[in-house]
Amino acid sequence: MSQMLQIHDQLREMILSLDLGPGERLTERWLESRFEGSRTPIRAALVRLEGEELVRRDGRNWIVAPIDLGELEALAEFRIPLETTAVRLACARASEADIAGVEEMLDACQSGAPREEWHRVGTDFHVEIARLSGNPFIVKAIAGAMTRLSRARWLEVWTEPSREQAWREHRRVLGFIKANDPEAAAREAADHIKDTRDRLLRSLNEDRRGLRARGFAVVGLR
Amino acid sequence: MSQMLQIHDQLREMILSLDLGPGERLTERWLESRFEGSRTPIRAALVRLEGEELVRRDGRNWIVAPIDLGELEALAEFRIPLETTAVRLACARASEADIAGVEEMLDACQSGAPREEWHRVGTDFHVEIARLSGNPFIVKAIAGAMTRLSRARWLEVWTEPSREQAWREHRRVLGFIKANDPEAAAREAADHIKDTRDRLLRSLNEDRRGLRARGFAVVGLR
DNA sequence: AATGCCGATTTGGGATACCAGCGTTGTCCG
DNA sequence: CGGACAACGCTGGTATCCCAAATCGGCATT
Repeated sequence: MSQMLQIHDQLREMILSLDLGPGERLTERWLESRFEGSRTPIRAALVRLEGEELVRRDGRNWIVAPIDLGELEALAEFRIPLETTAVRLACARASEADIAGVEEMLDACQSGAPREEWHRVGTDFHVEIARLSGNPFIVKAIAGAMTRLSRARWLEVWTEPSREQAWREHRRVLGFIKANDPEAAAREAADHIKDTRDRLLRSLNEDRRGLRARGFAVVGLR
Repeated sequence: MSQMLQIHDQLREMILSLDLGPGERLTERWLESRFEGSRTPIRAALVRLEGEELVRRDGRNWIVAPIDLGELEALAEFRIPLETTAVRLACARASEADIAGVEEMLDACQSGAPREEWHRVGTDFHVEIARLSGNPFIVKAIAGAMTRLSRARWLEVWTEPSREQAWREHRRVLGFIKANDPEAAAREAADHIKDTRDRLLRSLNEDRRGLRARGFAVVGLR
């Protein structure tokens, strides 16, 4: 694989895992030494990441995209029509095998699993459901939305019960798809998105202090 | 403005206006002489355009993204839930002034207007409506979808009546938003997207021969 | 005539050199 | 002691250079 893609993936991972703080400045020269490559592939990776809105320009400088908690509502508003459409289409189009694949993914994540695993599955579930719709535009839009949500979800204080509830909601959505009940699946998906949004906002609000302490600019959270 | 952005915009324009044929190969060296800049900013522009899917890699080479007419259905499927949501939100949120702005845009495009004008307004209308929703994610998604549609719309053989019908449908959508009737607006928007899709597909099918003659790979059109 | 092999040429990927602009810092003068 | 200004250093932007690999053509062989 080209060096540029390696750098892109590694940098992306560092950003999404909060190894690099939101808003942190990135100099091409620092990245140069960090990844032991020259500026050419690094700049390409940065331009690419800028397209994914994980990196941004601040004047002439590069910074890690800040987390704007104010967009959480808009994000849910965006996801609801798309994901309800996705599950309806999934009912019509997904094969038993496709559905079983998603089911396995959920099964593989048991209560003892590490935090990273829950985080990943919680994201991937939605993308995989979108994939069942067979519509590549829906898939890409959902994947982008989940990427945007990803870092905020790390900030959430996860309690065992809330994790369990999310897991149950995922199960229910998938169950209705399996039972070929598109309207119930759509209702369940919409409710799940709203529930998740509310849980996230509540948690972040309660933990503002903690966030600030960890150096995150809590912008736009009402 | 930086040279890279200039090159990006110019190249983008050349692609969207079909100055550069879909599938055509782009060599960095040709672009270098064409835009009288060095490869560095050109490569940045290409990476950027790759993110917008207007340019693509074919092995190690760069090519102008081919037009995949097979994605027209998926595109409509994607737009319907988003645009119906957009008009519903627009009813709730758009100010009189916002709506008047869109109305002016439609008014400015009279029957004598040049082809380019109709094309642009036909695209921008949907983006502006999305903007009335106040949801930036919806705006970006619709803008991306309309970009993807843009080149196929140049290939369409426009008849006066079909242009008139599209114009009337736009009017109707806007009228229902103005009358604050979200459900009627949503219905109208969905119908309009379907109508447009059908008109486009019918025209392209009838004109396959003409397309091939003009050198376009008519991939995936059933 | 078809085919396959080899080399010249061209391509993109990466590294590096150079430049212009901005900030910062440090100094000098009031 | 403070403020203004100048010099320096760091930044990203651009140009250029080198390299490996892929491509294309011509030639030899079958």
